[in-house]
Amino acid sequence: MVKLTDVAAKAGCSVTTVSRVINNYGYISQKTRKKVHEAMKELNYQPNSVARSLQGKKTKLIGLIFPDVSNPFFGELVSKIEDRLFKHGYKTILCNAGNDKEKERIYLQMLMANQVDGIIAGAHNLGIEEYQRTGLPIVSFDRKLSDNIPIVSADNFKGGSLATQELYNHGARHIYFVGNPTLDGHPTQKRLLGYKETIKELKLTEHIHPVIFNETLALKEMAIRDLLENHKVDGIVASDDLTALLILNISHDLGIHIPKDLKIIGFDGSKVVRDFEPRLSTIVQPIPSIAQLLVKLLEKRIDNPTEELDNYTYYLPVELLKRESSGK
Amino acid sequence: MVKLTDVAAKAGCSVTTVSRVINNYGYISQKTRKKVHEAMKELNYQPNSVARSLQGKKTKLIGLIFPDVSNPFFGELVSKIEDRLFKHGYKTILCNAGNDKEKERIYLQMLMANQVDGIIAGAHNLGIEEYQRTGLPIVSFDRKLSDNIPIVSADNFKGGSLATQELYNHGARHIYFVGNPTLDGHPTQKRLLGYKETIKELKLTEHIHPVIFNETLALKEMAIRDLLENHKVDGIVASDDLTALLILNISHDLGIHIPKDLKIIGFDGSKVVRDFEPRLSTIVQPIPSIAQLLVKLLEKRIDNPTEELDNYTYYLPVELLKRESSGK
DNA sequence: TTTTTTATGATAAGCGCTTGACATAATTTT
DNA sequence: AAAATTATGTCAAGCGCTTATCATAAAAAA
Repeated sequence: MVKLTDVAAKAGCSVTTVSRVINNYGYISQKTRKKVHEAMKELNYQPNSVARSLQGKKTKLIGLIFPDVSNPFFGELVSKIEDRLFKHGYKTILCNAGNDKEKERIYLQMLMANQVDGIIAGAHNLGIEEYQRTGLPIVSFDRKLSDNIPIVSADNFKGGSLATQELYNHGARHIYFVGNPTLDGHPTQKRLLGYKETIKELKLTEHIHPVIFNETLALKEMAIRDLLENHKVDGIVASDDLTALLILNISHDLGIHIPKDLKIIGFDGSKVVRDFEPRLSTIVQPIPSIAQLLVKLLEKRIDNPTEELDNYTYYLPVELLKRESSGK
Repeated sequence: MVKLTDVAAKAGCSVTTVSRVINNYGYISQKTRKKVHEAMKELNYQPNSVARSLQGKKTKLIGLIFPDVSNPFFGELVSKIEDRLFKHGYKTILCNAGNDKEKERIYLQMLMANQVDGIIAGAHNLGIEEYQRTGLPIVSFDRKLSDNIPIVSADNFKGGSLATQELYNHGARHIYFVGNPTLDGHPTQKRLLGYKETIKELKLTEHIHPVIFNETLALKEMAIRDLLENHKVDGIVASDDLTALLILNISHDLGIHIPKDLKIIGFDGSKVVRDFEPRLSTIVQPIPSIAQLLVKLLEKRIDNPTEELDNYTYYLPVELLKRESSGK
């Protein structure tokens, strides 16, 4: 393993000088600077970041806590975040917390032990306190953790509203919200709220058909089948695209014509779903912008932990993608 | 920040004793052990893993280099790998290398600088040498890097063959392979080989219709449209599910009936695609097994870097998932 | 009781790097 | 030529933890 002393030897100077070059302080002549850089290159030297971190230098590690990257939405979001972080010189520690409180807790401990510079929290099984206790810079996706932790989120309320209105515009009058309404603080709630509000404005009756997030596919299908077979429904606001796809598929099985008999709008609009299910109307979250903002805010917190932000809540605009399933 | 000395003070013993407890060596009475553990718990103490790593202890960090987790297949694979690693006490540094050689190179440097214990390589923009030069334990997914680096892969050849045979069984006689055939060493090649071999056995003519992986959606669509409109084709082996979905969608647009006029089989079979596009027949890669084996092999290499493995090539069995698109 | 085993402590060195203090050259400015 | 500036070096301490050595005490075995 090449170390600082090796570089110094190669460059014919002292370790202090090499360190001065690397950390860019004190007096250094261009000549020496160049010599040192050459030596580093020749030896393929990389400062041991473990050793550097021990002096209190930044680790340039960021913990990403999200439910699961196998979900296309989170996959894309994590992908974009990772990309931004990389551009800013950070490395990403990936923590798929699922909906496992204990796992998330262990992760938090671990991230602290590894001296990460900050955390982007996108899975929310744990309360504020545990996050607060880390004493680390944190930004949150989609859920409020506390007053002094910035939160970035799509405008879920608006999305729920947009979707409902769109279904109405296309003639739907028995509009259901399908999703998991019980989760407190979960973004689904805001979407539901947008739905409810709009339903009220339109003087319709609200219908909520619960489909639990982490149930098996079969159970979800059962719930949806029940809805389609036993209820008078001509419009559905789905809590997310995957649920919408399920509804699309089951409708097909049951011979329900989309959009004539039933109109559907999903939520999330990840690139994969948009590109590969072109029939589905959906509320698109601006994933790249979300990623960018999360990283920007986190970096701000890291560079200046005490500075108060002028804003702690960021709702990014959503967009209605009109396609066949909502009755084009 | 709570440190070793604090724990020692709290537990009323020396740092040596605490260290003995943590690292489990030397003589320790049950009584003291308990006292120390209690002190650690009370103080919410976590050994600073940066400091530990500096003694040459393992960092318990693993670098995951994959193209992009926004792709459902890689998303699921990374998710499963992360899960396995977590269970084995490892943390995951996520590196989305895309198809960017330079990014992958920087990542490699970075992983070395961070003293990761090992690397799982799943993006292959770089040659062997650069990986070899890291001197780190490595296992590879889907591509041979060198003789002494274990490679785990699904049986792509078999998959290509199975798919072709299945289309034939259902009456297809003008069977095309659609994908990116030029990438050397890429798993697609093996799938193509399986296709070719089977076509030969069946005494049919092989047709390869190139659709380049990293082109834009529009260009891909154009290529597929060209295929469907201007060629006599009644069966398609797609190099991956996303391509297959594209073909499915475009066929629909063109009024081509699936599977009557055209039969399609995809490749990968990620859970998302399986669950949410139930019409698509596909060759399913055993993602959980792949993840498990990758982690197992890597851990073996880490724990015993010099030990020769009895096998360096692992082809895991694929499975044909028969559904509507191949003519059920 | 004496010997052996077990338990704990004190001390110090070291992992690779950073940084400050101080000293001495080499260069540039006056 | 003297003073000021710039460039480099030597040395040492320290980041938090591990580990070896030596010493001593307490408990168990002889």
